[in-house]
Amino acid sequence: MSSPRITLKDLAKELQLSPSTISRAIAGHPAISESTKKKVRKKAEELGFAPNSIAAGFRKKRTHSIGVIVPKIDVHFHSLVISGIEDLAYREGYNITIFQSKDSIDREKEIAKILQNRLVEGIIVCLSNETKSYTHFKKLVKLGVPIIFYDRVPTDFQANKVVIDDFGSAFKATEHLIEQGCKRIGHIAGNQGTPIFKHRFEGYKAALKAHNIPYNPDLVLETQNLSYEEGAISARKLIALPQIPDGVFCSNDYTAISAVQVFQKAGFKVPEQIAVVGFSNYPISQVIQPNLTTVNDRAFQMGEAAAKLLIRQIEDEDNAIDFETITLKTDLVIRESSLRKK
Amino acid sequence: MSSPRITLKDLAKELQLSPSTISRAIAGHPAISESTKKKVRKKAEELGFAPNSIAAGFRKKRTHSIGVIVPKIDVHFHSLVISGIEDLAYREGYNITIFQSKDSIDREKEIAKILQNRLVEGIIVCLSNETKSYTHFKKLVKLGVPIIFYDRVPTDFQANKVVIDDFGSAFKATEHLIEQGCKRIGHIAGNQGTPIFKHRFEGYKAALKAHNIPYNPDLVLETQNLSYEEGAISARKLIALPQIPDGVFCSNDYTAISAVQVFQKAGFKVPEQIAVVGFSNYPISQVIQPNLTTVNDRAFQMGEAAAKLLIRQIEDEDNAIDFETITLKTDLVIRESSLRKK
DNA sequence: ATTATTTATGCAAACGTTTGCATAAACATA
DNA sequence: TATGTTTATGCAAACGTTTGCATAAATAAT
Repeated sequence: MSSPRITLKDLAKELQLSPSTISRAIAGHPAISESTKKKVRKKAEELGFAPNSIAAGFRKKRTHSIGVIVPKIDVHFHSLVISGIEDLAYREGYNITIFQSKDSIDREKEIAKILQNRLVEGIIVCLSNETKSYTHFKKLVKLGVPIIFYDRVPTDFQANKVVIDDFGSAFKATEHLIEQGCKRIGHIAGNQGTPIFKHRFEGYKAALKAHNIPYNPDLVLETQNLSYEEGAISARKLIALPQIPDGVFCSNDYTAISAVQVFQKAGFKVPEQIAVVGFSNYPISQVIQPNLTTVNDRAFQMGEAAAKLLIRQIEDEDNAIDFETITLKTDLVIRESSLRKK
Repeated sequence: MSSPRITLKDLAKELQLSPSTISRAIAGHPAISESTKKKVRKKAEELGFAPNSIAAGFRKKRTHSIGVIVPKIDVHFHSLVISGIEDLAYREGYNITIFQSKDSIDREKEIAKILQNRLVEGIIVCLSNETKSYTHFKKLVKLGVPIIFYDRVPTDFQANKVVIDDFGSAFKATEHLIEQGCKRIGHIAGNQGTPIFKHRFEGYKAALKAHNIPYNPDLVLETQNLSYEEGAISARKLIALPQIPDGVFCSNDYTAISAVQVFQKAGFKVPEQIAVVGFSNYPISQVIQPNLTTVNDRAFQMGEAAAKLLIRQIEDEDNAIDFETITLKTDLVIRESSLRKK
């Protein structure tokens, strides 16, 4: 039922030409006359010739393929980043091969090993949260495979990185609460072993300091993974304090939303009594009542930037670049959950 | 800085053996003695040899790669399906290359063309909503590339499909509302040009009929793409009717949620006055207040099933299977938005 | 008409594996 | 000792392209 594949040679035989001529004709080489080009294209169409890009890639040592390793595809942030990567890569003639580390260092290592085998010309990675050492990636770098890290990036290791300004974003978010008149601002924090969450915490503290608000550790609650449930637990702790906060900055939208709900159920008005700001601008933030003020972390742009940087490095002949770090702008999306209108 | 790649030949020269022996030693061929195997493996490790799987794939005519075409990666349903595909494919030694059609038939055709070139051994597709003809896929089938369609599948075209029972799911959802005491049940429907949404509508009607509830077209509102905004508009229309419904079945969760919010804002109690059921079990359905009753559409399992089916066809030597359709079970996740207790 | 230049095509090697077949060495059998 | 069998390795071709170089034919310059 499936007819055998047509190759260059078949075409050549059919047209009484050499394979090289066919190859060049199809590639549009200038040394081939228009008349033969036309003939070749016609016959190719007729026989349903599809060039074997594996063979071509093998010969030219190119795959036009880039590898992407994410912790989990179905986390909205990552799927948005992937979307950005795919979009740019597609425009540039690359395709993307995706792997999930499932936040397992072992799986990440396995994947790195698979990726050594010339399948891809470059790699984009968001580290698993178990990753502490980077030898599996260093090996790849040594083989000449460019790597771009995004979001969760290695700290003590020179590399290409695309990140957002977590510190600055948290600073802006906290400052916004201050400007809305908040005096006692709480923080629901992510795992402080993860740099990005630490930076957000630092940004929060810096904003308080800049506005002469004393830092009160009782108002800060660290969570393991910023889950919806942990958000609720933290929120309940906050309203159990002798002096409850009048504003809360949360390190992601899930905890922010569950905090809002806990506050509302306990009879507090959001934002009038407690103003809340989240982080990431998840779709849900526009659906929840009141709509959530949050930091737009530009996931799609992050993917685009990572892909652009990677492709530049792949195609950079003389390999002049050493390492590059791109920090993306974020913006605070002000919605109802924090706005105590003037 | 990047050392040149080590090849089989390099290893062979280094060890005074032939490339074939090296190849077999690494592959664990039984005809090679343990002692040489050990030597080869040691040297390979030492020189950092990474087999060129492109060359191997070229020689063996295998890529162990499967192509996936989705409308948009960042739609949660699709990212979950992809996650299921990746998970199963990874276990079976395949990697996945992802393309977004962006719901554009032209882009879908372009992608199909790219995929002809032996990059992938099989393809998993969710059709763009512009797709009406399937010639671009038929060409691939003729070349012997197995294709599995999921969710949005071709109608008038023999093919492998993985779907859920939209009709039955909608029937169950509507029946549930009836069991909760609803007498006037509305339906916010998806674009009736898309089979899955039509089936859901049919299921809704069938459930009414089965319970001797007259079908009332005034209670059914068709939307273009089941957006949050369209949900709100439809919900407002429903409560503007002379006789408002006491239950609504929505073809997705977004419209269900915005309907709930419109009803609440208008002073109706959910579920007491109007019970609401959605479709898809998006994460948001567990967050919204009241939690949303919805149909779990098993996106992850759909991905797994599609990948499993595809790999079976790829590896099926004698190509005995013609076409196969898998229909996955769904279940109704009953939560607060429809539950008028016991 | 001879030589130089341009234009269009072909030859053959190469990319790094895998694999059927041949073969040499070691061992077992008669 | 001669023959048969097993074990371990090598040879060489093949997979389908691409590409530097050579070459033949056609055209231009002398």
